[in-house]
Amino acid sequence: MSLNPENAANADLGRTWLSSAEVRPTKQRLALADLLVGDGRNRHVTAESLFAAASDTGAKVSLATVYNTLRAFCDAGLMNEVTVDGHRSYFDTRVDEHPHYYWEATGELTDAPKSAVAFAKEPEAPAGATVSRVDVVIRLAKNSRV
Amino acid sequence: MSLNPENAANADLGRTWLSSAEVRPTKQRLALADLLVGDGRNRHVTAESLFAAASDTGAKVSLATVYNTLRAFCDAGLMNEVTVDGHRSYFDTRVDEHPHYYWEATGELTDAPKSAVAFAKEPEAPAGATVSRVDVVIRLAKNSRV
DNA sequence: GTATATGCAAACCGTTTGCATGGCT
DNA sequence: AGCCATGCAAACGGTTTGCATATAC
Repeated sequence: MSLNPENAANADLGRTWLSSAEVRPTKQRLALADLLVGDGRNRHVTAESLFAAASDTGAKVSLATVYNTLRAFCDAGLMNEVTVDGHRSYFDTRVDEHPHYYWEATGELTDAPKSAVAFAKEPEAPAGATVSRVDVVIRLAKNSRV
Repeated sequence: MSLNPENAANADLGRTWLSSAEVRPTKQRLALADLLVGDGRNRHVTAESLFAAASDTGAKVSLATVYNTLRAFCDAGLMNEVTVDGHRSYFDTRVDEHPHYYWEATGELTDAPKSAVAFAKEPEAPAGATVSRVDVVIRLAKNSRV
């Protein structure tokens, strides 16, 4: 599988991602970037989950650096912080505005398809203010079998 | 103004509110309830802001009790916890599902009029799951004068 | 060479909890 | 009387920070 040309390209996705935002590609940041965007798909992580994933691959990154790095990626516009749970921060590699599913049973956060939410009209701001973002979180309960 | 019959009624709003959920009306809970629903309007508070408000009125309540009480009110269905800011919990006296404004400049949370958000169709859950709640937070930036 | 990132441990902050005291029914 | 709420202070968990070292440019 390492011969698959797609994988060869993917190996550079993380580096490209970092350079697109002029973020210094250090060893740790490359390792984390690879975990985040290495396969071209979107990720939703917490600092702890990313730290665990990095440790699993043998990467040598401290938890504090994971926190600092996620902040840096957000500041650089590479990721978005999503607030759904008062005691944990989620970070999303997808930076456009889109709805989320929050699986209450597991605490997992995933993208909702755009089709899941349709506004009849754009949400309105009160006078003297402008909408900076609209967060939509669809909280999901496991189907209880009736 | 203390002669205003509405105020006389209001003095009991807190007590009525508590008894409607079978929550024991202790001195502290009555003081907090009065601050929360005493004027019949909806409130959005944090533990700290409610503690400060209580202290301002001379009420003798500890911060821990404010936390415990807000939890108790939520458990009793009197309030809802709203998550908009990863490092603070907001509590809302309005328990039906409705959108919120989050004023990024001040960290204030207020109700949005129902008319501010209109769905073309109800948000959808993926197969095998059911929607437990849909949180809509309209984040507001102060209008910059151009 | 200089600015910046990393790692560790300690600080931090909002929140929760254990336990003794006091209050509600 | 008995159960439950209160208060204090200590514990807690996620996150940030200070400082010395290491690395990118």
